Amino acid sequence: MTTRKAEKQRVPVRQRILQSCDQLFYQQGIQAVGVDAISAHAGISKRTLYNHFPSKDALIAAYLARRASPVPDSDAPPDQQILKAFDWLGRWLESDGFRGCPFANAAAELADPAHPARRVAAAYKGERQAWFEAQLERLGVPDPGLLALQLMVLVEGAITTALVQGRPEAGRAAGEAAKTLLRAAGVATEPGGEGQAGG
Amino acid sequence: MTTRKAEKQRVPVRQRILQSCDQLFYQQGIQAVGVDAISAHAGISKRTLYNHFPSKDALIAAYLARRASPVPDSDAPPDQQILKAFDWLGRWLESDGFRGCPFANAAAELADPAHPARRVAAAYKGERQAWFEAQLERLGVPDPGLLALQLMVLVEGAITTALVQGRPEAGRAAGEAAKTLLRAAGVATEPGGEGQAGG
DNA sequence: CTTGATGTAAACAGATCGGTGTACTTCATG
DNA sequence: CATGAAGTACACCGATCTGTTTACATCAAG
Repeated sequence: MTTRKAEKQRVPVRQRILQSCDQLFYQQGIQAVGVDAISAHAGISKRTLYNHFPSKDALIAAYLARRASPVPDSDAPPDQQILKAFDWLGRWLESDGFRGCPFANAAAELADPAHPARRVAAAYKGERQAWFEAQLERLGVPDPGLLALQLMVLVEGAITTALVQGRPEAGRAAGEAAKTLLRAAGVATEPGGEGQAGG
Repeated sequence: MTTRKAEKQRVPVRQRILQSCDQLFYQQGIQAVGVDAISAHAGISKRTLYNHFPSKDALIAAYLARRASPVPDSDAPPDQQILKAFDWLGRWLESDGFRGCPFANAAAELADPAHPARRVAAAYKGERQAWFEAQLERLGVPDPGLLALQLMVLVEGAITTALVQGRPEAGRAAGEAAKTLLRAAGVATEPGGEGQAGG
């Protein structure tokens, strides 16, 4: 069953293809990258690519699905988890090679809302928002659904602002705004964590 | 000087071209629409199109420049102007044919940050943000620059969320968040529309 | 009538697109 | 050795892309 070929390249063809998609699609855009470029970058023939994926559309969907990393599952205090998420966001916006949110970019490029990649994008964003909402429920805020949506809006807006205006400091600004919203919802966001419901 | 031709089509070729760009680029995406489709939609020959615009890239930039409507100049109270902007945002997200922000979409599609259309997009967003900042200065908030950036983030995020997740209620949520941020900055956002600087 | 600007229709260039077909190689397994 | 799965190289398909060229039509102005 185990072939020697599979031993010699333990990170095999399919994954190499998706890695190439990741770099090319994200850096240059989905529509701007042809399948020839992908197969060339992956070091395989175009025929092999089409043996693993039935079409470019399926390839795009698989590329996004691979980017949809599972939401972190920590037992830290919910408010700290939320603020950590914004810290991570800020670092991402400032990092080299940042070119916006791959899911939002796909939604911008692929006009058809029924495109498989669009479904992947919408589902992923829904998961992230549900994660926010779960943390907020644990915090006992009055309207976790609304606040989760607002935090999601802050995240998306920071990404877009960093991309369009080239202002990565939007990440930090969004984090500050999140703190303000949490505080207004009754969550004590003191860095030390001592002042519970302070004020 | 006045030709009869110019009389019979007072809204002439160039504008018709840009109107066609507006519909096609926005609804289907920039890369997905070819110049043949544009000339056909405008009812002109491709040659005429290239007599008015030197290239498709220039056409894209002109399409965005036409979308960059001047910021409203009103003498209403600044806080009401800001909230009105979010009201308008919410109605836009719910409107038929909404397909995201044309400037953000262009930034997502055109990877080269030096593309003329990218410059138009960045400049326009900068103007909107400067408008926010001007209103906030009139309100005397402590850090108008930061708050303007945060309001901008809310706007962008609501647009992206409405597009990717199909949740136009993100507009209303962003408006509520804006109210919270303003209140936290010491601006009295009277709940009713009636009470003008009441109390 | 001639000129020049502006338009049209349509063919054309040269490249690239997504996707197939075909013939050949490699190699684990029967 | 034979088979079959999986890969390669590469030509090929029809369509479409941006942009150009050619030949012709319209019409105001000298």
